[in-house]
Amino acid sequence: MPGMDDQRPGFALPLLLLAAFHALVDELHERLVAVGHPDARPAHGFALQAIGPVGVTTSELGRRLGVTKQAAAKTVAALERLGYVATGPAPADGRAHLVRRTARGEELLALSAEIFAALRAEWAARLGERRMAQIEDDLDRIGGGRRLSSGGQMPAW
Amino acid sequence: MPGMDDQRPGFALPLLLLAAFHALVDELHERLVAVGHPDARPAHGFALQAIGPVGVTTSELGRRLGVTKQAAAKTVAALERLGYVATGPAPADGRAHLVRRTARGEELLALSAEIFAALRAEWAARLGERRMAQIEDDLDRIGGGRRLSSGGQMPAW
DNA sequence: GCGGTGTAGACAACCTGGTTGTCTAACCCT
DNA sequence: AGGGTTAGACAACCAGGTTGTCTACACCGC
Repeated sequence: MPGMDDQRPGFALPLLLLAAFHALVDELHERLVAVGHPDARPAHGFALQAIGPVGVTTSELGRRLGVTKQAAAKTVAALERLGYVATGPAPADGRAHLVRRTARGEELLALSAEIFAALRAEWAARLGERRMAQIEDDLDRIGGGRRLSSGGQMPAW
Repeated sequence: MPGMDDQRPGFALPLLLLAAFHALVDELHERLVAVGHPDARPAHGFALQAIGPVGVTTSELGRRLGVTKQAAAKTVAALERLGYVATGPAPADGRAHLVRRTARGEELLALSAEIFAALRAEWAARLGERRMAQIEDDLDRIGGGRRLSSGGQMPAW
């Protein structure tokens, strides 16, 4: 990046992490478009994953993703509009709605998993499986135990 | 993350990258608050860095950050409101405004660099300097040559 | 069986960091 | 002088979050 080439070491790391994340996610979505999911967004895959095979309520989804239930509700609304989930009444709780993945939702998730696995394999081929695994280990130790969202006044990223 | 513990390998990597990035940035801002910069936001540091010691125009800043000039203009407006940059006429171009860092802007940048360096050192202490450097190398090879923003229809992160 | 507390969800307003699209003014080149 | 390109302003919009308020139902103790 021009204007940043005199970076002190510490400054580079966040940029590298973000760039790698972006590289991964951009590539995922390019490939998803090609297999018939042009409207899938990054948040969708993670949400579908968090919904799980049995389904969840909106509040529980929010808890799993580490965001407010309102934010989760927006995501669910978007997923429902796109046909990735369907909602119905929750058994034994008159307040709750159960959010479940549709067949198309399952498909998106399977495709995403496939593509992510392929991308990881491509990286591993370039870096070596050992280093790849090491990176994952190290990142886990470092950023471990965090939720996706940082709560409070943090920005969208 | 509950509900995600049956992740296929590929799915974990983006999450790990994002979590590590977040860990870094959240910690940076916690510490910045403590040294008198409560309103600094993640984008500010990166923008100040991209502005460079001589100053840039808004359009050029946008180009450097890989975002539209309108987005850059918003960032500049925020930075100016917070006293981190000042704008003046550009020599030899009647259309352009030159955006320059103020003393406070320089201070924020210096503090950020210091804190990032400290955080990197903390990680390096836990992982070993060799592995730390390896991660940076590998990430560079992997996400290399990317801009911060992905353009198009990508989300905020 | 009732009352109080807690939780699910809806609704509204707002924020941040982006995006298009349109427009003016200035620059630059022929 | 005129035509294309560029800098910047302004407006509308979007995604993904936040807070805060409100209703309806659940659950627990008495």
